[in-house]
Amino acid sequence: MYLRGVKELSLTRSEEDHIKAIHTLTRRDGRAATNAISERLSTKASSVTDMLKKLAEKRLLKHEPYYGAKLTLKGEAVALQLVRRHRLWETFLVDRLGFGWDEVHEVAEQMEHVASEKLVDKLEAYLGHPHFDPHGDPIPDKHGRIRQRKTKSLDSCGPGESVRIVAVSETTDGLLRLLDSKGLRIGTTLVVQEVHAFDGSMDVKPKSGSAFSLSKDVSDHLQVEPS
Amino acid sequence: MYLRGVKELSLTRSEEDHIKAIHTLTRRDGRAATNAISERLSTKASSVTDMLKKLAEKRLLKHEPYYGAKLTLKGEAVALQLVRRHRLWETFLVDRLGFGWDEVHEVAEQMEHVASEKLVDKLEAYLGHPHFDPHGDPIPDKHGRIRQRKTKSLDSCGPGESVRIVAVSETTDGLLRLLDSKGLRIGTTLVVQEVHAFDGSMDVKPKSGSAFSLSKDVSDHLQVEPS
DNA sequence: CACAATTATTAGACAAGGCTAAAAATATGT
DNA sequence: ACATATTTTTAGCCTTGTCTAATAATTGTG
Ligand SMILES: [Mn+2]
Ligand SMILES: [Mn+2]
Ligand SMILES: [Mn+2]
Ligand SMILES: [Mn+2]
Repeated sequence: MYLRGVKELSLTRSEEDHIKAIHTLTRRDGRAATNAISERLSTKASSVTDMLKKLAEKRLLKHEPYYGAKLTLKGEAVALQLVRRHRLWETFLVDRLGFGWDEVHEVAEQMEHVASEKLVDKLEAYLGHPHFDPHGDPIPDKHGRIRQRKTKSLDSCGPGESVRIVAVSETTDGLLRLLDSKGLRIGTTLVVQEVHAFDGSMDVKPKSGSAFSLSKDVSDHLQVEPS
Repeated sequence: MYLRGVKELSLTRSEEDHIKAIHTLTRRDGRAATNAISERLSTKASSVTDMLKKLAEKRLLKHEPYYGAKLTLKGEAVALQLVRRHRLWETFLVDRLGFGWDEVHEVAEQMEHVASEKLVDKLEAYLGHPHFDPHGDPIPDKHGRIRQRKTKSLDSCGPGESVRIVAVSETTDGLLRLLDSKGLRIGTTLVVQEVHAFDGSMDVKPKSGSAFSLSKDVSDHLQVEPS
């Protein structure tokens, strides 16, 4: 996935947010439904339809009315650029400015729209070319390439398994603060003790510390690797 | 000058740019003429008039038709906040990311609109609470207070005077690159050798190095302190 | 001090990006 | 398969920020 032909493009904040939403939804659900986009952007479905028409005109996506939108290569490149900027700024905010990982999303949502290729590249170098953001999400490189990992969600693990937390999906502030309160972060190693069939809750024990319980809602959103 | 009562305010980028332009022009010229504002923002005078009416409604300025605009205390507070953000980001770009001082204005012009008080305060702390930006301009503190200095412009100096460059006014890229090419920067110490009445040009000698000539256009824009 | 030049405002238009309400297309359940 | 529910689009309206052209006010000059 190369990002050529994107440099000269000038998009508004709203256009960029639509493209990013379509990208994210397509990754998650396999498609980007009009309602899903509008919900993500806190707008109405009719506004999204208008925007889809405009972005289709600009060849950033294909819009089959009633059948959803699909980014073109050019649109995908724009989306990856935005994801790159968002995650680099999040990394800056947490690693350098000392923000909590639950406090950075809204600010990064604004900073990702600052348009300057030089800025992004220098920021990346300043941060030491990180491959993952504070939530464990991969940071696309200058060419849009993403380091892939094979992870599974914690709730698919069984008793006895020893795993390391590598990412949090659905990074809502509430979930992140809950993890904070239990001392869980990226890199934490856990051993699964027991899984309760009744509610899907899971007892886990961190390497150092005593065991505690996690609801299925939580274990569902923790991505882990064997360790 | 306190910045209270500004936190809850939400302004668009265009509104903010108008307020900052009025602030800067008032400082420089004693007043903010409609045409001067429009030139600064690359818009038409009629657009500025519309905006002045709107900002007057919001109590950010007083607009006496045909007699110009004057920021209220609230407007002044917003302006100082913007100047603060602009100069802090410029400092970050130069000191941390390694940008040249002639490359940062455009990017800072975008970053100044990222709204987060926490971000600005943490950025300031991260940078070590700087009092001046890369061009020698003072950075307002959290409360809008500016460290005042008594400087004069280089072209008001006479033969024999030894001075230190503390700021560059009118920081256009061209001037900054010219200064770079002559090895002049903030902190450079110069001794005035001779002033030529014919064209106002001035021969100066840096502490280490041989003498050279500066046009009046240049010496005019260098702010210096005795040294 | 009159009148020409300059500066600023008003009037009317338009594009972008939102909205609500109504209509159309697709999906679902019996 | 058909009626109903859901999803999406269309139609029409509004606000913001911009423009051009026309008008009004102020300033500078002889
Ligand atoms: Mn955003
Ligand atoms: Mn993230
Ligand atoms: Mn700006
Ligand atoms: Mn500056």
